[in-house]
Amino acid sequence: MPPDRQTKPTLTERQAARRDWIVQAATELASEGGYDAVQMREVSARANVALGTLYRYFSSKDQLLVAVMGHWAKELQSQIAARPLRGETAADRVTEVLRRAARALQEAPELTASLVTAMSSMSSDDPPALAATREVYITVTELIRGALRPGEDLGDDVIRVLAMVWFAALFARVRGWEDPRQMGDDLENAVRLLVHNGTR
Amino acid sequence: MPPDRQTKPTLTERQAARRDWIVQAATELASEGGYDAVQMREVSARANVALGTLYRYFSSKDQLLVAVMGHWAKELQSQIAARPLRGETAADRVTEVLRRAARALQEAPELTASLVTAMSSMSSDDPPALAATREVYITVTELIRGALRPGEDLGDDVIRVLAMVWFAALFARVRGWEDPRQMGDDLENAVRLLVHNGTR
DNA sequence: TGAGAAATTGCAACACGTTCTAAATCCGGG
DNA sequence: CCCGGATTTAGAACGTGTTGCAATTTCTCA
Repeated sequence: MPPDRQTKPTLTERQAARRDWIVQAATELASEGGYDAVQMREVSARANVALGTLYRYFSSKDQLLVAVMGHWAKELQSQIAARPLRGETAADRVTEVLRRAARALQEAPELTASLVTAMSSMSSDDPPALAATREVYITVTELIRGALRPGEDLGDDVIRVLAMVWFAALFARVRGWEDPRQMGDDLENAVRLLVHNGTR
Repeated sequence: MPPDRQTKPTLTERQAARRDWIVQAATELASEGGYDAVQMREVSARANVALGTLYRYFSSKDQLLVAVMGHWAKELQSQIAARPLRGETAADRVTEVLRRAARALQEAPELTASLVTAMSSMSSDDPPALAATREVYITVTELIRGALRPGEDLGDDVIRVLAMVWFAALFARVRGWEDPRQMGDDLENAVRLLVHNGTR
């Protein structure tokens, strides 16, 4: 039985440590060489863990990378929330928040690309996969909402479209379809078109 | 040397035939069982072609599926252009065109999913891959432009955002992140927000 | 038509994600 | 402290994309 939620709410200390080593190793490999460099044998070696153990903790390479993404999303969110947004209009502030996120991702391009790839190629029919994508969607949504001041309020439909554009732009960026600048431009573009300067 | 453009503008008749068999076989397998069912050994067997030959014509599985997509995109485009759009406003007609495309894709869900998967996981650094993505982008763009009447004209920025939303919605749909209905709703939503009823 | 080049074939081999197995080790309850 | 079950380990093995290679067939063209 996997040492997961439910069955054993408390992981042994050594188990928690092992899990950390694994996620750490995967993060390093992804940062260094991208998705292809995250090889399960290599992860297990670097984490001082047997291959079988690795698969006990994470049922696939993509699940592993999604766990990495989980860590990362939280960090990104708090990092962005750390400094106040300085835009005057809602549009300015939403643009700003998306730009900051984009910049943070661009500082670890290989890692970002790995996570997007994992997210995109994860088997569509297993529940953890769906949960992970929803979590990312929620994070983006919260990021956008966090850019608004009390009283300003974008419709859910607008936020949804912004999140979709965000995804498409990020995807095109990491797949090499567009250059980094284009990503920023596309986001700004979308905000300009969707967030008529003074909220709505 | 690969029997490609430039080197030999005219493929032997037998070569053209072989290429067709291959694309045909891949299309069938993709339609039947999705991306995973398109196995190179199986494609080569069904096309009566050696594995090596298959790789001479298409340098990877994804390239092969992208070729399939090329065929398909053209067919889709002409199929949509076949019947006139009946909407009154520009927004109505753009929505209509996107809906038709979505419906056509939903009629061959496995094939669609295969092609999207191939497109998404294609190695980012080889030129044919980039060309293929651009072609798809152009097709979507033309589809949208085709929905407009003379005098109506959407800005390039609006069309670009619509194309991005289209991609995100399609992707979410085929990856099982959202159900088919959501895809239609998202597209309609975006059009409503971006194409203020009477053009601009 | 015949010779050399190119294409095709059949098959072995490799890489990496994933699964499986038997032995060694760890952990919590008596 | 010791036992029995769970966990971990090392490593073999499998599937599928991809590559390599020698033998054969097809094509080109003089």
